[in-house]
Amino acid sequence: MDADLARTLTREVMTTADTFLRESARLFRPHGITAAQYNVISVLAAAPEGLSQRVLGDALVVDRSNVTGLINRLAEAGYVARKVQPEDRRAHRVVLTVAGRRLWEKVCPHYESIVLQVVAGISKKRAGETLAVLQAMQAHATTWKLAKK
Amino acid sequence: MDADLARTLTREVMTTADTFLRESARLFRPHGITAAQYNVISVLAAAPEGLSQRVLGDALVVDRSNVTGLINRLAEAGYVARKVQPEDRRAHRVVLTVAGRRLWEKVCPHYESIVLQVVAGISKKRAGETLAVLQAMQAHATTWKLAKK
DNA sequence: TAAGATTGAATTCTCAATCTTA
DNA sequence: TAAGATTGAGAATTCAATCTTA
Repeated sequence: MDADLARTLTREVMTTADTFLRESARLFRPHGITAAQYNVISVLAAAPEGLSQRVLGDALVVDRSNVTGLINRLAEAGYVARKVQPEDRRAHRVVLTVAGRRLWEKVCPHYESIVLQVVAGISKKRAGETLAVLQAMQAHATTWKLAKK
Repeated sequence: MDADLARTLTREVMTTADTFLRESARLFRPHGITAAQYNVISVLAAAPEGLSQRVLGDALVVDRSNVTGLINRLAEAGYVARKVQPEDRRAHRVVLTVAGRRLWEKVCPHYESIVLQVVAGISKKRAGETLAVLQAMQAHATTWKLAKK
């Protein structure tokens, strides 16, 4: 692939993610949460027994130190809670509160709906091919090396 | 397309962009700049006559208020400068300084190299198809509507 | 009135250093 | 020593409000 197409492809991946995030904020704002916060709630909704902040951070692809503040604000809003683990008192288990689950049940269908609208008209085959391309890019992104020069 | 595939596709676009941004920071850090700052420098490098902050903001897909701080830090580092426009004294023209261009000439080849490494093994045809999918997603992302409920 | 830019407050994010527990 | 979590500083981001010039 030539350098021009390569640049265009990587840039387009980033602007697409940016555009989607920016627009999805329109959905979340009326509910008083940000996209990052919805992300946390949505991951926790699939883990009724709760998750450690370490695991949560990995699932979200954010820095470990970042999870602390995110959870702080969500806990302050009453959507999540930290439970102490008797078996390992270093690790906090983060769980969704009743209010958090209620919020998720309200927002999730709307989110699903706009996700479907965004991919409208893209065939299953095309989607699969695109997925493969994206996964290849991710694999390469973590292993690039600087030229010796 | 089913909802599962739709969710996976949108999520993968976002994690790919995130991974790429995160890894590219490894390249920029030794030079004392961030990915956002390199982005500005790279856009300015292609516009020798300079750009208004408005146009710059649009090219970068960032908020207008954001450009101010970004330019402030780059100006403080000596890589860009604001020129007053006699014909419209509201608009500042932002130009790359000599030091800014020198930095760009040093970093750009490395950046090009890792972009090529990231897309290694992806055929021209696949890249084109992926581009089309991403552009469709962007077009739809700005026009979604909430269901009437 | 409108457009370009700026400011201030709040959130998010990364990094490095630190604290507590294992 | 190592692992989970936290803290503080700096950078980036968004929004709403403001300032200046057109």
